[in-house]
Amino acid sequence: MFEIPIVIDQDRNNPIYLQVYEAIKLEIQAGRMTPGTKLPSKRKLAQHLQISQTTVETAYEQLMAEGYVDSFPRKGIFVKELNSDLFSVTNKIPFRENDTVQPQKEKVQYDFSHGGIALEAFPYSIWRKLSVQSLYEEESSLFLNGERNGEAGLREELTSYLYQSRGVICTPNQIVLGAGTQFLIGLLTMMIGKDAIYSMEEPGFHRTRQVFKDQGVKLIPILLDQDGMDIKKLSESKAKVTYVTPSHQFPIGMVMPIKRRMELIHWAVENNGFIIEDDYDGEFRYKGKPIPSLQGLDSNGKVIYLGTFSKSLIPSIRISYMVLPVSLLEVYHRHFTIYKQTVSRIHQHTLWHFMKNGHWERHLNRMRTVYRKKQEVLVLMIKKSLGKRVSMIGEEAGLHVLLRVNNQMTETELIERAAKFGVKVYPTSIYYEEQKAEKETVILLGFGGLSEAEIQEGIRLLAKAWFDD
Amino acid sequence: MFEIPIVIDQDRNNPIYLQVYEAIKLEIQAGRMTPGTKLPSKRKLAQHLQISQTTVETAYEQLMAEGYVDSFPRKGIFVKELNSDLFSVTNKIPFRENDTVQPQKEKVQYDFSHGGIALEAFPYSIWRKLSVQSLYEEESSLFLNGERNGEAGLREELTSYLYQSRGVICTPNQIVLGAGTQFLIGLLTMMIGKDAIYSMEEPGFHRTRQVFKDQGVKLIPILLDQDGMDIKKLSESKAKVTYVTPSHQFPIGMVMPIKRRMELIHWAVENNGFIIEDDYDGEFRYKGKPIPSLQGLDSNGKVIYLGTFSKSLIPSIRISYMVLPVSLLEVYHRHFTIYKQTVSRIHQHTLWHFMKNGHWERHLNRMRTVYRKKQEVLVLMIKKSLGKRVSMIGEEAGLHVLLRVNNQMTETELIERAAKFGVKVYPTSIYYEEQKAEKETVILLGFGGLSEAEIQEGIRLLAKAWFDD
DNA sequence: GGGTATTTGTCCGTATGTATG
DNA sequence: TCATACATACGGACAAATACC
Repeated sequence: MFEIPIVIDQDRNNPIYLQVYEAIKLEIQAGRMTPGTKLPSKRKLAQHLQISQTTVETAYEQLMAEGYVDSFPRKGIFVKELNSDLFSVTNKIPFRENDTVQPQKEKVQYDFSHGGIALEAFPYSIWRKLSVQSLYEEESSLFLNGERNGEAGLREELTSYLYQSRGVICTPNQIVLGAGTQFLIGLLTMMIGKDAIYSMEEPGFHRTRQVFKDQGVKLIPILLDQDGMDIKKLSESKAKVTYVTPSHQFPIGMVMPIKRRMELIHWAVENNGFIIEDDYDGEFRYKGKPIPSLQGLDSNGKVIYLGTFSKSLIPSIRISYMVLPVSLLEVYHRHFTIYKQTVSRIHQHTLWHFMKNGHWERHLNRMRTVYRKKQEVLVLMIKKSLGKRVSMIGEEAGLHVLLRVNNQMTETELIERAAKFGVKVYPTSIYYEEQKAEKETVILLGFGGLSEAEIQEGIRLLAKAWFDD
Repeated sequence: MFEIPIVIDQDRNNPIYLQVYEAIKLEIQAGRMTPGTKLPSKRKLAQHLQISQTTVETAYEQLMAEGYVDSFPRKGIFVKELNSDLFSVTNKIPFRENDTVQPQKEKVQYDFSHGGIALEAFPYSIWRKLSVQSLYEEESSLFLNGERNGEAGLREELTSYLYQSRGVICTPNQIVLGAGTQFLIGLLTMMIGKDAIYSMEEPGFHRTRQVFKDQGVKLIPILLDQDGMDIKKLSESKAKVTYVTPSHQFPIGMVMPIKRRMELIHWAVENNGFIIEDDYDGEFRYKGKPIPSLQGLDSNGKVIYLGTFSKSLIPSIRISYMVLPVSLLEVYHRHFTIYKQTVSRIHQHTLWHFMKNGHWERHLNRMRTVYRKKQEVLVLMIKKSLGKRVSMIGEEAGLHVLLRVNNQMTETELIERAAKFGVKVYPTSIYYEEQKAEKETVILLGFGGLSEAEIQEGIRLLAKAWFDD
């Protein structure tokens, strides 16, 4: 009668009812229990296995819910026609990865990546708590699709934060959330149109440049002068749209002065164009007076503001946002409502509570202090260890600085020599669309992901790598 | 000495240390405690407020971390130079929503939306548990950016699932995760190129059609015959790429027979084209033999398989995926590495564990049963209440059926009449690119989000709305 | 001017209530 | 019901700076 080979394993992590369920399921799948076969009654099986009736019942219920068996009251439980959706019951993973082997990486001890952020300061426990809370709250509704531009509550919090801290003036309605700046830029090119001529800073963030190109739009590089984008060259380019990073130019690091900002806005008004202001790390500034965002300076609806939580909170939850001017907002609501929100609703909810309870403000303040300290250490160590042999660029804000190295080495040489000492530093040449003739040897050092001690040791090693012979 | 007006409120949900912190922060921000002012010592303040030293200590630590005060061991704690990053201390939300008022919606009691899914069957507690676990595990690493095509573990699980359940043959390497099918299609057009001619089923999913158009590609509608896409028309169109839903055509609901599938693949080989197979609800089939996915039939690398967890698990975590043929994989790895992963890493991790522990298989089986039952009820009720006055289309699979209504009413009339009875049903005409001359009155009924009782009542009301006069 | 008591921030161990399994 | 983990809160020990005599 009970020929089902069920062996109960009294392991805490493997509930008994699941063991029974699995055993029977396997029998059915393997064809050893054919359709129509009567299962042992709950009582009998329970007695046989020396477990509770209810346990067997739960197992049978599971099998029923999944369509393996059918219950006929006062008759018994019978195996159903095999669920034809499952082809084979061969065990797992038919194909193994046969990738080309990853090239052996050099051992990196100190990675001065500009993408690194200070994870040690992330309020794990609070975030966890709020996450769990979000999973509980509004169980049913939270798992449905939400508003396509993002959760209303989060957008409200964001509005007031952007106003107070970044000088961005908008209503919650103007905010559109998205899974990453790249995605949002994609949306933007659709909204503005792909026939328009686009332009961006030269040098500028290479990934952004690629995104524009992949969208199939014409993109003109506009050279920078010491204050940022050259307005004259911009005007000559006939571009309608331009992409800038005024708070902390990437990669140079300069902060666009107010005068240039006004000129840029003037350009947009004159040419009926758009300015895409990417404020990728505008939260972190160390010197000088606060400079309002371009968006806040502009009263003509010509600026699209882009922001992200990837740098200031954590990258892996993937929350970015843009603030649309009213003219584009109309286009968005008329033609782009088909696009579903790409950010997890649960994360949005968590972030909303995080902001609402003041954790965000606290976290930002803390991060400012953390980065300010790291930056102080970095600048101090560079002065001490490298001294006059290098010059620093863009140390007023952000999470990276540039080093112009005066030792006749090429960029590649500098990077490779550093790598030999376990220090990873980054080139700046890749940020140029058009290769410059005179190759300045400028190296990028991000410090967000390193501890103060690591920064000190890293710079010490750099001095060895570059100047000790 | 302690002129800080701190009033401790013994409320459980408002920790004392935060109250102290907030009070002092306010004093500093308001300028009532000028830089250099010495804060009361922990002991004194603790005694004064009748709380513990450590509580004051935690508050002070908070203030320190955020840069409001500086501590000098054994001397005291002093207010720092005001953080110039904060513009104003004006209280919150500068602008209020002034949206146009939402039009008053009719009261919908029974919504036969095709987007609805059975949330009552979602294993909330397991998902919550695994989520929390994911938040704990690998704390540091999980918050960084992950692999750009998705977490390796999840892709492996997905590979074996796709093989066993959908007949898709691939390696984990071929899988690319993304926040929604729309985003993935965007990526695809970039990879295939925007100069190629695209085509899709007519009728077909209107959102997908819009995505293609927004990407700026030429899109030709290919009319369906009773077996699906008309291959002759496809050949004539000179298209290079075609988008189909062979498992359960949207919206018609037919399952593409094996013969047509072979013909379609043949077309792709002959024309060196690509087939985009959107398997949006392929998990749910109720009748007939299992038909392997197009991807599994094709040994020439011409099929791109699209899948999603939005229908089968929950929409709000936003996890979709595509399986790239090897030729596109190369393009992806060469040119599209700049695109960061758009799906939350934490959710990926959670889903990975969900699948690894067998929850996914169990959940899917359960969902099949749930939907099969709902579908049975729906079909039964339609036959009983509406009888011969309607005919059903596409009831073999998926989460919706079509109703051809023979009572001379137009589509709009049918929808409006239903709405008066609190029943929301959906048009099918919007899925046609080119409006047909003879307007068939075909109505779409999704049943995923309704309970069996709601389905019964909904159909009963539909009969009243459409045929009782 | 030198010794001592006091005050101070820091560090550590521990208790309580709550959530979760 | 018991065990665990966590945030919050408490009390005391320690060492150095300061105040007082």
